Amino acid sequence: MAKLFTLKKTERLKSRKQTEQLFREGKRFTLTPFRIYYLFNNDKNIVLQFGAGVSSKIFKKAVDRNRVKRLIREAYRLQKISLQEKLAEKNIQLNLFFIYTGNELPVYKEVFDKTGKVLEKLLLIAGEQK
RNA sequence: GCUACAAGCCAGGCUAUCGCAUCUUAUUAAUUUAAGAGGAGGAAAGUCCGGACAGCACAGAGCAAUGCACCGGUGAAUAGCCGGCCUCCGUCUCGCUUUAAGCGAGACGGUGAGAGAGAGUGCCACAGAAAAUAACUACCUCAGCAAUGAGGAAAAGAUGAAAACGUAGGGUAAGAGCCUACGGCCUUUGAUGGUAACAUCAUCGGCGGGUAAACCUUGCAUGCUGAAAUGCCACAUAUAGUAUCGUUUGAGGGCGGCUCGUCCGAGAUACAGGGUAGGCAGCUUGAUUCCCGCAGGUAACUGCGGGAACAGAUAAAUGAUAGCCCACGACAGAAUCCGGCUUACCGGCUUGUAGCUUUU
Repeated sequence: MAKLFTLKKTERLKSRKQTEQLFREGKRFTLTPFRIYYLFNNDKNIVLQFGAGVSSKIFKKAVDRNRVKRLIREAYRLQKISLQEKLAEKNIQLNLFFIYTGNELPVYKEVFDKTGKVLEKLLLIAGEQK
């Protein structure tokens, strides 16, 4: 039985090429502190790949950027399972990128709630896919 | 015990749950699974200096450019560090003259981009007659009844950050280092001491300011690029097209920039278009850091012996949540690696120095 709350290298969006493709061709929506980019594709083995980013213009200190990215990653790690299962069920793949657009350092609880809502929305979108 | 200063060290802790990258050992068809180990800083920051390392270059000359600028040491090296010299400032002590105050000597602390203003050019706010080869007032001579004019003259005057060596005497129409004595400063030469900067003494010549963090002059030094360096492997391809120039009548390129010179030399440039951007090495143990002992040195630092410690990501790990404790947690996140400098910063600990207080 594989562990549920993992977030390994393979589950992260790593390739520069894939990321550029995601920003170029992917769809997006905004949910207050986040802007989400997502793109469905069919040619990978990994079901769900994820990345997170923060603008260095908003957060000038590297410490703060790291903090935000870690919070997003943590919230995502704990809540992504249902989306992952749905995608596996439908046999489709999804690339996903979070960008934090808020101006102030977030609290964990807020990030957790919002990430949950984002994932719910993505679950709906995934449900409509064939 | 408290306060101030200086130097050094530390930079919340523990537990639970979930998680991340690396390495090791097992295990597996398989980075599959399991266990274990260690996993950001004193500044990791600014990128301001200096190196290591790598690639390219490694005939040369001139010019330009940049950097540095008292001396010695240290070190791989520096604009760092240590020690010294000098300038200026402050405090204290002593001596002399003495109303105040001033002068000299010494000690301590600080300060200085500390070569050259006697090569040239420029600049010096305000005030002031005048800010550099100075005549406004006052002074002297001459002309004139006078007003005033011509000339001499830097001794006196308000200003200013700075005013044309100081005092005394001679000298003169009045004056002036114009002359003399003493003193001050700069410079030449010599002697002595010191590795040297420099100091002391003698001596020649001189005394019309400051500014080189203004240009500049002098001396010395200096290849460029910077881990997105660079090497290898894999994958993919287009030795295609158009235009211009060119193959000994030499396109173009290298030699840090320019000029010359020199070497290579058959392709070069532009337009439009296509492919790749994955892995491994570099990559972390090194001029390393800390502790102890011995030795050398005023010190920075060095040598020898012993011990301990040291992350390695690559869309980028080192985390999240909860609870408890306390001094209630600042500045802040490695990206090739070191040595410095600078800047940011809540608090704690240790040592030393000074002052105050308490007790014996």
